[in-house]
Amino acid sequence: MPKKKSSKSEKSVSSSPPVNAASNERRSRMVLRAKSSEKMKRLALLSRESEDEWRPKSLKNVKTTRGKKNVKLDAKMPKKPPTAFFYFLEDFRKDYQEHNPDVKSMRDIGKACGEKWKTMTYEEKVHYYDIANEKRREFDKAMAEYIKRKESGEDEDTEDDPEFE
DNA sequence: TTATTGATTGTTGGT
DNA sequence: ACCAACAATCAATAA
Repeated sequence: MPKKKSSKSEKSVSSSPPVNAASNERRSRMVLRAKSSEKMKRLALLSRESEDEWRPKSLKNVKTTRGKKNVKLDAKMPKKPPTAFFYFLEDFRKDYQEHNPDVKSMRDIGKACGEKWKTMTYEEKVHYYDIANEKRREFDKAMAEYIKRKESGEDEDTEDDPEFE
């Protein structure tokens, strides 16, 4: 529980965060790790079936896949996990709505959030980064299982379509 | 009524 | 090395 960072640690967050050697090293470690093993696995996967990865980006409209639950083929396909910023947004949004109940759209919140995000120190961000990293691992695991299942036989449960109004 | 857009940064795959 | 596109969310708007 690091506290009181009188000097420095104010900015210098993006390029070189000289907050603490330990923190800095930790960050480098996890980043490296992600680029070392995790990425490698992903690459191996890509070699085989990159197209079968997450939803095709060329799906003309990305939102179409989101709003509608069509495309039952990839219904179980794990989507990209939210980044640290998104997790921060989740928390920030609550607080923001309390202070600004008048604001309703996420756009305004996103602006305010982004601004604050840049002001946040690495230590505060590392918390969200950690969550994002863990989430990514889960995503990776889900992806492996998804592929395995797909290669296995891809069972299709006849799901009813309760789309009645 | 339904789908899409708009705004934020991070992550990641592709070229 | 750099680029592009997608990840959530909700209100508002277009068709």
